[in-house]
Amino acid sequence: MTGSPSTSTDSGTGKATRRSDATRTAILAAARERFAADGYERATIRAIAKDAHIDPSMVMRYFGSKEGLFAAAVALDLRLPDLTRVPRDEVGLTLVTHFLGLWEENEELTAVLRVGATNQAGAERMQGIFRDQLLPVARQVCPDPEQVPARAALCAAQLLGLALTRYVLRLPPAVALHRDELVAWLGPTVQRYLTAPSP
Amino acid sequence: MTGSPSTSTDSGTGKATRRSDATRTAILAAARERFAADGYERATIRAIAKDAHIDPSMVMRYFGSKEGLFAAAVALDLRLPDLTRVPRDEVGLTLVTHFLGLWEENEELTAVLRVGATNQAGAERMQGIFRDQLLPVARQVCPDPEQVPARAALCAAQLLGLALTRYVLRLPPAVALHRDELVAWLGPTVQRYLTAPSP
DNA sequence: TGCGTAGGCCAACAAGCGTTGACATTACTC
DNA sequence: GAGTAATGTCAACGCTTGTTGGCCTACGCA
Repeated sequence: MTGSPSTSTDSGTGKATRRSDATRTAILAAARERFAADGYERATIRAIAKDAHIDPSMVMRYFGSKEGLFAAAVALDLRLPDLTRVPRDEVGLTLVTHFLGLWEENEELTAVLRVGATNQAGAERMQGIFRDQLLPVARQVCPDPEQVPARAALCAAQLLGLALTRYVLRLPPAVALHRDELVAWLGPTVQRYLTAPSP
Repeated sequence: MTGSPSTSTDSGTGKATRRSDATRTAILAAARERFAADGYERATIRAIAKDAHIDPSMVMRYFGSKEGLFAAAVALDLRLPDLTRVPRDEVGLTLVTHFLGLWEENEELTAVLRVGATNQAGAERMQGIFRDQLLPVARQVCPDPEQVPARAALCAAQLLGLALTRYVLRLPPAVALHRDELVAWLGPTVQRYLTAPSP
């Protein structure tokens, strides 16, 4: 509990590097992979530890519990673009393109979706992401502020549905579709949900 | 293994009723509920048995294993309408309405979606439902037969995404939307995915 | 009335889980 | 070079899981 425990600051960069940082990130990487592949219950601490080539007890020491590990493994930042700087009739295409990139750049989103489907904490995590990240962006383009939550939810349904069928359930035709086809199909849908007058 | 083991046929209806049929259906009902609420791993045989007021070993005797129980519990029939008898510009509304009814009439769909998100067998079950039930219906209305799988997959993405956000993740705005609002928003989307010229 | 058998319960099993604490080892400071 | 704290290993705990086999009970037919 000392202030500066034992960081070996390599003078020059000024960045403190501990030996444990390597294992820490190894554990997190293994955890993300396992959570994405197996969901919360079947992603065991023992398996994650084996993937990271360390002892299961280290996971506990670093992250306290399995829940703590999950929380640390998926600190999801969607990095959504600023829609005020996007031509108004291109927000749909922009969002779909961005989301497809997110899903394919790593497995974090697959992990949080798989876990969110069966685990209460995971579902709350997704609710938080929706509320803190998607809602504000929707507010930038929706005409009527009162309709923002509903319109954002419609977008979430469409985008998460794509992710579900393509990356989780792996329905063959959903996997086979090319990225530009998906953008061309879903872009107008998202555009309509966000900006069109309510039906 | 005898031909007619011990069925007490109540003469008149001609229907054979065993005493065990009651428990059998009780187990299946409890299983559906648990699978829908907890997913595959956390829905334990012990909990299901307790809900059905019988011993866990009875579940094994009746269904062989946990996988067998799941297979028996969700024998999913979407009862999709015959789209050839529906006005061509109303297939979207019809499908969305029908799906919403399915999701809210019992928990079978929630169960199969929750399980499909984390369990390989569950995912294959969903692939089978898509292939055997949704694809043929899409074939009835799609202009180009070659595009049927892709268009059906887009519909599945939209409809399953709605179910995911509304019944599994329970995003508050998705839960708050009324059925007729959902139909009005998603109907045109599904209609476009099925019948509009490809973008 | 007696008997076979289907229906049900109980106790236990092996395996796997998250988690814990004691012990060994490495690296860094003085 | 000694001492201390960080890093890692080992073995075990208590618990839950799916699954099994033996035993009891009560119905339905003769």
